[in-house]
This record gives sequence, structure tokens and C-alpha cells, in this order.
Amino acid sequence: MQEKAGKRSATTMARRKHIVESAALCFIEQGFHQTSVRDIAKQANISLGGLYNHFENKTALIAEIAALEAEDLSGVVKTLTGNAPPQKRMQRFINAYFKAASGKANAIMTAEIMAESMRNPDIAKGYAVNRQALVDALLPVVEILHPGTPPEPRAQLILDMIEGAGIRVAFEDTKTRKAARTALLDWILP
Amino acid sequence: MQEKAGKRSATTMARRKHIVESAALCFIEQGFHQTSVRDIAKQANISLGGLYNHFENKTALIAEIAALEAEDLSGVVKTLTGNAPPQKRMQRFINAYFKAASGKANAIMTAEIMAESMRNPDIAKGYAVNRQALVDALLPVVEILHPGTPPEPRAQLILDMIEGAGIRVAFEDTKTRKAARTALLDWILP
DNA sequence: TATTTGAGTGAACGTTCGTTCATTCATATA
DNA sequence: TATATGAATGAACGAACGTTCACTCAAATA
Repeated sequence: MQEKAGKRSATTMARRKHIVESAALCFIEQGFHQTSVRDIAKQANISLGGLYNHFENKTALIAEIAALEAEDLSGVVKTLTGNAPPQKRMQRFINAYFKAASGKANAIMTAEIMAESMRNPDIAKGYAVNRQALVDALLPVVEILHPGTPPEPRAQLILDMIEGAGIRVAFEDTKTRKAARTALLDWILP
Repeated sequence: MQEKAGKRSATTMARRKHIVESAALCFIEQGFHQTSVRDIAKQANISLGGLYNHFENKTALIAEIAALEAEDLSGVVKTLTGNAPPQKRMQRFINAYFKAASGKANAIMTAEIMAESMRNPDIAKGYAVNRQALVDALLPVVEILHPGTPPEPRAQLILDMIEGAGIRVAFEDTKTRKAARTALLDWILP
């Protein structure tokens, strides 16, 4: 990956960010390996060669976007903190995480990253680190809400369930999505 | 897709099957779109042009393998039928489905098909049909084991959870896998 | 036995791919 | 102001891609 820090001009950093966003659009629409570097350059309104001033190669661009996707969940983790009663915090978390997971763009990107993780250890590592953060934030709430069972595997299952349900209903109608959300709350909350 | 029926010579049908299996190996190792037709031909010990006597194009080969993967779960559905008590049937099902879902090759292929489903309606349809069969088989057991809650969304969540856990632990050590399996049984069985 | 059929082969086609390069140009630095 | 820096450009490169083709040949059909 190219150096992130360093005093580059503001416009250069903005351009770089714009390329990342353009690449994300392409990847969501066509997938990592069906998207060409030319597609990304065109989407970003930059020349083919110019793109290589910002990224070493296509793989670095994929890795950067996969990392970004992982970081984007910091807002969801926040729903689990604070002084609200555990039931309330868990309810907020389920709603927030399910909403994120069931967004179309997010579902597509998650599927893409999952498949990529199977062969790219760097991406798998990024995904694992982020998931552990979610589990850690979930642990104290699970210990209270689901007593008498090992909290970590239970927390993992909660995440598995929300993620799986999210992807499954991402292209379904509102009614199905609401039903899924209700079913999640119904089962996870005591 | 090429005609499946018709009186082809037995050796030709065997060769076709061999190509499918070789393609599956390639797809698991490299992914759908990183695998070239030449890779498949080489793996199957057939010439490049000869492969096109059996399949119209690469897409047809992907579709056939995705369909095969869906059909392979008929054995798992059988665990839910019979006269055994519902707890026993559910327990058998969880063990069988989790074992299938957490196999490395299966996990990779599932991730690949998931990503492909997001853009290929045919593959998505095949996946949906197969999942509905699982849900239908699960319904009567869920109605007994999880009374007082809508059975279909609950059955979907059970599948989401087992599939997600399977993929997650596919590359973990035996201890982690056992813990996941225990956690599944612990939560789903009453 | 003569003929038709279909599966085998690998060279060849046209396209697209990721990446590099010489060059231009605007901006920051001296 | 003169100079150095790095970002922008699109042509060019070699490799790889999916697919087609003319062809060979063994086996089924007549």
C-alpha cells in the first residue's frame, strides 16, 4: 500500500479518496475481479496511468477498500456502550447492525470480501480483527442477557445470525426485512 | 446449458462429469473469475477446444456447479424426516448441516456462490429454491421445539446461524469448531 | 463395408487485461 | 525567477483471456 501519512497536498489526498470511492462503486456493481483498472479510472475521471500515482496496483486498492469496510462499523459498536440497561443496548445493537448488514451495497461488498478472504490472508486478517472488536463489545451484554452459557461462542453466533439474515434479505421487500428484524429481536432478547 | 438427457455414450457422460469435478477443484482453489478455461481443461486432461464440446461456455459451467452444490444437501434434509423425536431430529440436523457448512471446500464454494448470486439471477434462484427446501423441512420441527414464535423466520435464522458459523470456523482449529458446534446445539435445542 | 457422426486436438483470432513509460504541466521550493 | 518535484496523460507492451476453427480419428449407423 502507498504511504498514507506524509504532507501531501490536500487536493491530492482528496483525489485519492475520490478514487477509492469510485473503485468501491465499481466493485459493488461488478465485483472485484470483473472490474478492470480502466473501469475504475473512468469512474473516477482520471487517466489510466494517473491511477498508479495513487495506488501501487489493483490488489492494493482492493485491500484498502476491504479495510475501509471493516472500519465503517465503529458506529455500530458504540450502540453497545453507555449506561443504558443491557436489553436496551442489545436492542439498539441488533437494529443498527441488521440495518447495516441488510443494505444492498453492504451485502454485496460483504459477499465479495468473504469470497476474497478465502484466498487473501491480509483481507481475512482485517475481517477477523474487526469481528473480534464486535465480539468484545458484545461480551459484557451477552453475559448479562444470556447467563449460564459460554459468552464468546454465543456472541459469535449472534453476529453470524445477524449478518446472515442481513445478506439474505438485502434484496427482499420491506415486509420480509421487517419480519427478519422482528425474529432477530424476538430470539436474541430475553 | 447443454442438453442433459439424450442417449450419449457412457464414456462421454463420464468425461463430462470429470470436467465438472475438475472445474470444481479449480473454482475452489482460485475462484470463479480467477479460473481460466485453460486451467479447467488442464486439470481435466482435455484439450481447450474439446471442453467446448461439453459446455457452451464458462458461464454454463459455473451455473452447473452452483446447481450441483445446491442439490448436494439432500442428505442433510433427510436428517429431519422420520419418526425420531423432534429434539433428536433437530440435533441430527444441526450436526449434519454444520459439518457440511464448515468443510473447507464447501465454505469456499459457498462464499463464491454467494458473491456470484448478487449479480447472476439464475444462480440466486437456484440458491433460493434449495434454501426454501431446507426451511420447509425444518418448519414442523421448529413449530414443536420453538413454540409461540413464527416458525418460518425462526427457521431462516437457524439456517443463517449454522451457515455463518460454518464458514467462520472452516479454517479454525478443531477446538474452535467443536465450541461452535456445542454453542449451536446449546442455543437451538430447548 | 461404406458412411455419417461427434468428440478429440491445438493453433489462431480478436479483445481485454494490468502495468509501464516518456512526456507534459502545474505547483512548491530554492 | 529559476529549478525541482510529483501528479496527469494516453500510447504502448506483453500476457492472458474466452471462443472459434479446420482438422483428425474412432466408433456408431446404414
